[in-house]
Amino acid sequence: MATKDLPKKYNSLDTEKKWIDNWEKEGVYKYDAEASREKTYVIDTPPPTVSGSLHVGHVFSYTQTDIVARYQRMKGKNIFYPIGWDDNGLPTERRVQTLYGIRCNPTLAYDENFQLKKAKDGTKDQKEVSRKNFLEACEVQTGEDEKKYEALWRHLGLSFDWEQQYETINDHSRKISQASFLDLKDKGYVYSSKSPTMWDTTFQTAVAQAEVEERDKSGHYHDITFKTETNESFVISTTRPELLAACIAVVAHPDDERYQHLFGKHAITPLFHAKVPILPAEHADPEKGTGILMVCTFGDTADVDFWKSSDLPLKQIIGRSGKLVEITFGEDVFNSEKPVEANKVYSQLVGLYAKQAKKVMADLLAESGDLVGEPRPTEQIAKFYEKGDQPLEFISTRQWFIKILENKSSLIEQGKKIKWYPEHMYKRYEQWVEGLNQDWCISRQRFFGVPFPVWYKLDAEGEPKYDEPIYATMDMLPVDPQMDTAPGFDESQRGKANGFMGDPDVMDTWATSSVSPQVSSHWTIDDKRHAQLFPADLRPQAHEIIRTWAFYTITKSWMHEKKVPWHNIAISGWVVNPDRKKMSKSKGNTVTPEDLIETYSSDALRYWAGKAKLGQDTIYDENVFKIGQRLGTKVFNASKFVMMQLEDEEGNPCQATMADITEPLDKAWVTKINKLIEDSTRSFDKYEYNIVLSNVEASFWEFCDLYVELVKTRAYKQREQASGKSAQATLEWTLKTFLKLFAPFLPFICDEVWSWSFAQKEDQPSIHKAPWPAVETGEAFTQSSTQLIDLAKEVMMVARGEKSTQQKSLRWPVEEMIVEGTKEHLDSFATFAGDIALATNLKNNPVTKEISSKPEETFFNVKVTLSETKE
RNA sequence: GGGCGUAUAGCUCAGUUGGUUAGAGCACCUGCCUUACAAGCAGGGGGUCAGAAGUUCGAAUCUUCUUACGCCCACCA
Repeated sequence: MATKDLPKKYNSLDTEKKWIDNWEKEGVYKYDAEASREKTYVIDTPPPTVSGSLHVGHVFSYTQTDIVARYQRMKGKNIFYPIGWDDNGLPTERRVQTLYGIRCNPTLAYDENFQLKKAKDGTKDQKEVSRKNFLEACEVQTGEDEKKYEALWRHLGLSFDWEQQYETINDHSRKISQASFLDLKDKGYVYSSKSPTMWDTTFQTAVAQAEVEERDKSGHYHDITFKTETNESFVISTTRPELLAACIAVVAHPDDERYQHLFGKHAITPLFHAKVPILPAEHADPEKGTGILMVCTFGDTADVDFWKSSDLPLKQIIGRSGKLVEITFGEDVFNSEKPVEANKVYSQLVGLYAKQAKKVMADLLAESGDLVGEPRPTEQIAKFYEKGDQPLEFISTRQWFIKILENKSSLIEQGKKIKWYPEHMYKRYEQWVEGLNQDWCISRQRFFGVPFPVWYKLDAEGEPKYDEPIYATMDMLPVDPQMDTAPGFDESQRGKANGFMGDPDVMDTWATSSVSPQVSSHWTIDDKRHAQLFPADLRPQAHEIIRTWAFYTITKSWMHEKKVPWHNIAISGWVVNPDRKKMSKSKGNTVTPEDLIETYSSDALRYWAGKAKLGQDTIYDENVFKIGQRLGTKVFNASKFVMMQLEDEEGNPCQATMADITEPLDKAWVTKINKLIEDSTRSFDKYEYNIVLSNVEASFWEFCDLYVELVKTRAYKQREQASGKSAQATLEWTLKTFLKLFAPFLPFICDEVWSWSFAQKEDQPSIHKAPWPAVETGEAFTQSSTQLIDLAKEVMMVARGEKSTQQKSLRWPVEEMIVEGTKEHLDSFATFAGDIALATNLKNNPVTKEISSKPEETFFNVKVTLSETKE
């Protein structure tokens, strides 16, 4: 394309649209299944959670990965860069519940005529629908969201191979997840057990240690008088008086002098009159409260641990919904000296939520005189499910677990085999694994997830025989035990005595996410593909999910194949507010990524992401978008200008080649850019793309403001001579090199400029498939000293400075130029004196003065005198 | 309480293995229409490198301590 046909102004939106379509049409980012493993670069892309919208934080980290992918592609690698959508799991369920005003009731039958309608905002009414209807609604909603996500990713220029797209809930992902479960079962890493588990009462599901967070919570100490069977009394402090009915023991520290006389005796709980043992226990802290406390099933993990190591009964009074369940004192484990009274008291508590029961209990204790003084406020820390707003309870339920505690040291070893960027992020992994104290609970009592490929036989009473699970076989996957019949049974036997039932639970989302490399590699389905794609080269992810996603993925890869899932892991930082706290979604959503792209361009957003160091948090600052936007415009304008130098009056392209570069200044410039190429490649290989961008950016502005200014006249006016051809060849090569160096960061403007002439010349329609720039190895460029450039810069600065000081335009003529320096300096100067004369508009030949060398001083000195008139 | 990170110009950030006078962009000031670009160009002011001590001929950089902030973890009656 001749420069006269180029648009006057750069329009980023039009350009983006054009290239998004072109890339798709040309299949630029397609993965080649036939390439060898060595030639392939595999990225284990994080599937973003489908929860309505993406924010600037996503743009930030996904772009950083794309920059690496584009670099590797230009290095000649066959890129495997898939994208998945994490639509499986609780976030989707919650969204569907509020958006459509429906709730899943698995006991209902499927309603074929059910019409899905958006609910009015703020409505609390939720219609109950069958499991199948609910799951269909989830799929409709995630399908909508995924379309929006895809549009943004395409607009941002992420170079995914869209043919590799997947959802974590689709049949393929279910199949791999279930295969993973069965493989771990075969290898002995999976077990199910009924034991106290952290339980969220709102979502009514078990949760894993990794999904738990601690929050401050205000509570009250209640001092309650206990009596012993021999009528001695003592006072315990508790923040959970509502659990009094679940009290199984009273404990104090074994060395606590104050309570020695009580050990071995029994206490009688107030109001419920239950006889419980008084025992020594290490976890009782003499400094806290009164030093003696009640153990309930279950107030906290200390209670759980104590209960597990004792033979004491389980008194479960908190139900799955967080309400106090019906129990009868005098029956089963609920012993009482005065059952009638106890039941009378309990009848005022039953059916209440724990929080309500706490108040009622306090009142009852006050009434009976067992409460000492008023409850005292205290700040405590409570465990919460990260997505929940009620504290977790410990409830004894049957769950599936993966054995991680006994494998901690192996898992730490696996972590060490992976290269972490930045390196210190490994510490977080190590510390997390070392601190683990529970096996991984992978079952959830939810619906929109991957079901366990398991059924249970029912006995003559219709009770499930959990110790005799019926597992699906690999060839049956994926299965839904709620819909598919257990092997060896007939569907009519479902739920009947001596029949079967499907395992009602689904897997934790992470149980699927943790096989993301295997989902992509088609593990257990396509051995050839798996061998080509596993282990992956790179896992990009954020640091807060090292304990979940990274850890679980490493765990599963080790359990399945004794391999690491990837060789490198790159941890991105967060986008933070000026107060250095993580940018909240609500704030991020006030300006959507689409708005920002329209205002500043995709390349500008990518520039912002590319300037940030891996692992380092970045303050959200729209100024950086502006700078990126200006860089894009500059690339456009400068490229247009350089192209002009490479054409004759009719717009025919010049034919200068590298062999035409003969002028010393031009050779020095090529040498300088050679060094930039070298440095950039080295930094990129260490995932330090931000350094590359900074260096390339700085060099590019120097190219525009110094080198181009120096040689433009020569290139244009002496186009038929060797000196002109030398400048033209250098300009062309430099521009091409800059475009390639910028291409991973600014893919749109770079491909646009590339298409003007390089695409034809190089026979490569997209710069993103063009080879990464190589150092020019000709002797002319390796022997040249870049000092020439520094000297030229010095002279230009003096001339420009003088004009600026005298408030004259840069075209103002220079009457006289005196250059002082050593012989070496002057010889160097002579090689580009002609360019200087043209660039500074010098009227007379420069006057040179040789001075003898004094090694410890600088003696290159330039003086200019401006003309009196503009002529 | 334990671990990790960060602290450099008013703001956002570079600063490689210690090495001249610590850099860039934005903002600010003074000018300038120059074969593309005023979304540009030229010039300028602005820093006790969080603080203290140490190692060294030499420290923003290495060591120790302190302070502030952020993140992760820890049984939280």
